[in-house]
Amino acid sequence: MAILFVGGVVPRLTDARKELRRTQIAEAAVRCFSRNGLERTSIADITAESGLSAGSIYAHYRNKADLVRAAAREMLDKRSGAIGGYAAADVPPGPDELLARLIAAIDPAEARVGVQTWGEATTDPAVRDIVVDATGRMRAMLHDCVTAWLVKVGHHEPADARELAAPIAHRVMALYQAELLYTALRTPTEETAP
Amino acid sequence: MAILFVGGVVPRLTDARKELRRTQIAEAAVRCFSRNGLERTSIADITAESGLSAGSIYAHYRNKADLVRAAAREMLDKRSGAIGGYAAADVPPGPDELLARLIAAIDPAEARVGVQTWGEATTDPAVRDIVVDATGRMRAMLHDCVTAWLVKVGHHEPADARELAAPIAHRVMALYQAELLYTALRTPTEETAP
DNA sequence: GTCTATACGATGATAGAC
DNA sequence: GTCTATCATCGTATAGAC
Repeated sequence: MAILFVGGVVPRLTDARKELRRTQIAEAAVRCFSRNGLERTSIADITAESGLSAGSIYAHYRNKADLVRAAAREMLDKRSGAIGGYAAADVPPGPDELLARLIAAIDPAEARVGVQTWGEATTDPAVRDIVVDATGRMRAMLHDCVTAWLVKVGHHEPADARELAAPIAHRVMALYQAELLYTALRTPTEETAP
Repeated sequence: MAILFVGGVVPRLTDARKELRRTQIAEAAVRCFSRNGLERTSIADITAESGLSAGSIYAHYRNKADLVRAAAREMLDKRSGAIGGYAAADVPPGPDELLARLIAAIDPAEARVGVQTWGEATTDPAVRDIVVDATGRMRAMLHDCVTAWLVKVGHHEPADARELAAPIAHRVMALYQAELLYTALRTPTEETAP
């Protein structure tokens, strides 16, 4: 009976393994980026960190820029996921609480790579799109959350709430990003042995 | 009589010329950085942009990292200078006006290099110190300005004003930095011909 | 798919003439 | 101080065996 699943399951397993390798490589890359920066990280560094070989990496990513894009996307998406459910809560967090939670969830290593990603976005259009897209989605989530808070706690009309929420969400986002920058700069860069 | 000044003036003129060359190189470098980023800008790019040669550049800067640091410092200092006199005005700008002026003064090209500098600061300790230092001084200026506004317009006691001003200055700074980021990301990267 | 070994290009930095 | 020409190094990406 298991043979019936060969056509369906086995390819999925293969795909799953493939995807697993990709994330394994991407996560190793992120650790390297956090230490040495996007451009100063060589493929050799990533092979050492991941335990894989150069050939294996290029079997999963077309080139280094492709790997950087994947790492950036993975990292930025991780953040958005955390606040996805806030708006649906019975008592949604208000702006101050929202900001406090966001700041508390900041990981120094991720903050460094995040800021590096901003820098890369100024010259690589693909990275730029990724950052703008992720930023936009996160701001939309904050907007939803603040709107829900204004409605459920502040007892505003939904239409009014959406309008009032926009500048508040904007400020929460800005303050969060600034804190991300401060964290990235505050944390001592643990240099690898030269 | 002019000969009497040889020992004093001529060296100063020489030093001035030397410094002029340094800024000439640094400004050309900033233009390159704005287009291609800190790491993707080669010395050859800077020679082409400045009209000088590689040898000349290395006569004024020990290496590329040194040049990056100088460019970063020059750029960050330019910003601080603009708001230096605000606090002394008879009617200092309030937080909103202050932020509006800061945002209005943002130059897209400088914004890009500024954000790139943040990224570089996460891995290069020297650049990190430069950014942290410049950020701290700018925040102090904002603090002075907000304090003066609270005293002269809000009629607070100076001691109270200084304490009240701290979180306000912090927020103005954060909102400004976020706007710097948005400008850097919003502006279409004018690619040089490949 | 994964490895080792390698080719090729790019780039930072220097040497030496002027 | 500035140039031209050059070197040496490093890093990406590929080829081919397993």
